[in-house]
Amino acid sequence: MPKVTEAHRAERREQILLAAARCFARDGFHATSMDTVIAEAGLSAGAVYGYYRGKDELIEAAAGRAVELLGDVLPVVAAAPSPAALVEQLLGLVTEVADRLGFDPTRIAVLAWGESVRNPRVREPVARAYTAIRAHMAEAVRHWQRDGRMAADADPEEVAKVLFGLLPGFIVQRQLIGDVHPDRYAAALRALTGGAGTG
Amino acid sequence: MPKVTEAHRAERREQILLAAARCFARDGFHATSMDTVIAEAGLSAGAVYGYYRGKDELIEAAAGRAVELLGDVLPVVAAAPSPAALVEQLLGLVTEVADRLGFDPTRIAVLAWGESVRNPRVREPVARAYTAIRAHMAEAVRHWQRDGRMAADADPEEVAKVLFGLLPGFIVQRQLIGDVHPDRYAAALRALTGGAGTG
DNA sequence: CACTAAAAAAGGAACGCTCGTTCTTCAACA
DNA sequence: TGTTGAAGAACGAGCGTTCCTTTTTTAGTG
Repeated sequence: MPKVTEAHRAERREQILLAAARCFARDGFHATSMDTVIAEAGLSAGAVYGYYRGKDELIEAAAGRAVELLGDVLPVVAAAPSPAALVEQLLGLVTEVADRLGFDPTRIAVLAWGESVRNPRVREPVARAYTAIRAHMAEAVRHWQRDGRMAADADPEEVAKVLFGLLPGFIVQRQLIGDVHPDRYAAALRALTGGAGTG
Repeated sequence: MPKVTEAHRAERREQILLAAARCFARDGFHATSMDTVIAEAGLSAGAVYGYYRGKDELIEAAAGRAVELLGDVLPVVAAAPSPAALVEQLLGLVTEVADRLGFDPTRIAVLAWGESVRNPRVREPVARAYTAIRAHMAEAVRHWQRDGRMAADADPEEVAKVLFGLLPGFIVQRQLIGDVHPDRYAAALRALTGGAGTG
């Protein structure tokens, strides 16, 4: 049986997914044709369809990939000494991964939000990932409350929503206007939260 | 000349635009066909194309409409007594207009962000509207600084970016997860900004 | 070690379908 | 009766997908 190794298969899937992600980040989900993805991957139609069922599956995979990068920062989030420090590290990571990946995951995230309006297969994994992040942020808030750095009567879950919301707020302005910077953003947040934050 | 009145023409354009907006908010830009929009408007293809050049123009018009609603709140923004009060009023307005309009403009806003990735004709007006809002927020920040309610060394433009960013942050969570509420969000922000904010 | 055969993967042309758009025809009103 | 808005069938392009062919790889055999 000339079966190709499983590692090779995974590699091919990755190659196709990254090619698709680059195309999506450049042109959007619906303006990129399968021909474009196929050409970007350097393969043929038959090959691509041997690894993915179709365009929808590719969109879902790309959206999932763009979002699961946030999983890397869960430990950072839980251990942040202050809201501004948390946000600063989060935004810093989000802005730097673009080079490491060859495509900008925040672009795909914005596309995924739009796609989520009508496609549950995109929305659900994204919502799950975001909810997980928020849970870790709520944990951080509880730490701050125990340390007396935040009002004890505040609802940690709700504060976490606001903290998490700073991320899409940053991304939208970065993609649409482009005049935001992680450090400045965090500094402004520090001014807003009282300025006495550590780190 | 049975020329129809100019008011009638404007009314027809509005009828078509609202129909398109409803369809877009329901299914997204690309999953709605012109047939759907035409049926929703209760007109014929020829009629619709007599008022709009094509689907792209309809998308741009819907995106512009969804965004220009923010123009109504410019006075509110400039006069807000505190960050939390500003955000509370902003989010309150954004969540209530859905009923008044027959479609949810925040859904179209999310779609417009995604479309902005590749289409400057959508991005530019949205970016302009958002920049205008931010400018008014910066003005509010300067007021707070003059009143001694905010650190004088903070950059008002940067603080305005964070304040504005709370809006897309709220919208994304509302659309994808759905467990956010304007009042609770503002309350959490109050906890984050020190809790001593007025109203 | 060489050759053969089988099996899987990659190639790529072609299909069918949907969608946006146009254009000719019809109706209404002054 | 002429002019204009509306109707709706028809067209053409572009897309995702499939399917048949070609190439490559591997296992078995003399």
